[in-house]
Amino acid sequence: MTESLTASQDRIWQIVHQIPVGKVATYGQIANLAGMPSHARLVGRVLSRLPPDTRLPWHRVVNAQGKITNPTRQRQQQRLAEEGIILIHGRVSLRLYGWDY
DNA sequence: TGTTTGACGGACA
DNA sequence: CTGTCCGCCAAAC
Repeated sequence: MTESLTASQDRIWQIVHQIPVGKVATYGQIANLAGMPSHARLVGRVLSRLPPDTRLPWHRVVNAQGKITNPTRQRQQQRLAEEGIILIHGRVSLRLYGWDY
């Protein structure tokens, strides 16, 4: 049974919305929590299509290496800094800031 | 209709 | 540590 893209998109939004302030989650983690293992790319694609004025905390999502792969990484880094999350050597420490669901 | 492209990730050298 | 390869799949060409 196939599932509509909007349905999975809704769940992805729902999960991202739950990431606590001051914490970060990985694309793969979001995919898993949304019930779609191995679909990290889908998460990235969905986030890339968010409207500019979205209220969703998309900046709290980084890749499995803790690196920012977002085209607007400057803005994402700024937003993370505002929450106390600093990048060391270009990456976020998942050990310190990783979201334990 | 076939191929390439990504806001990815894990395995491996 | 870096780089390569492969699985994944909707969207753009």
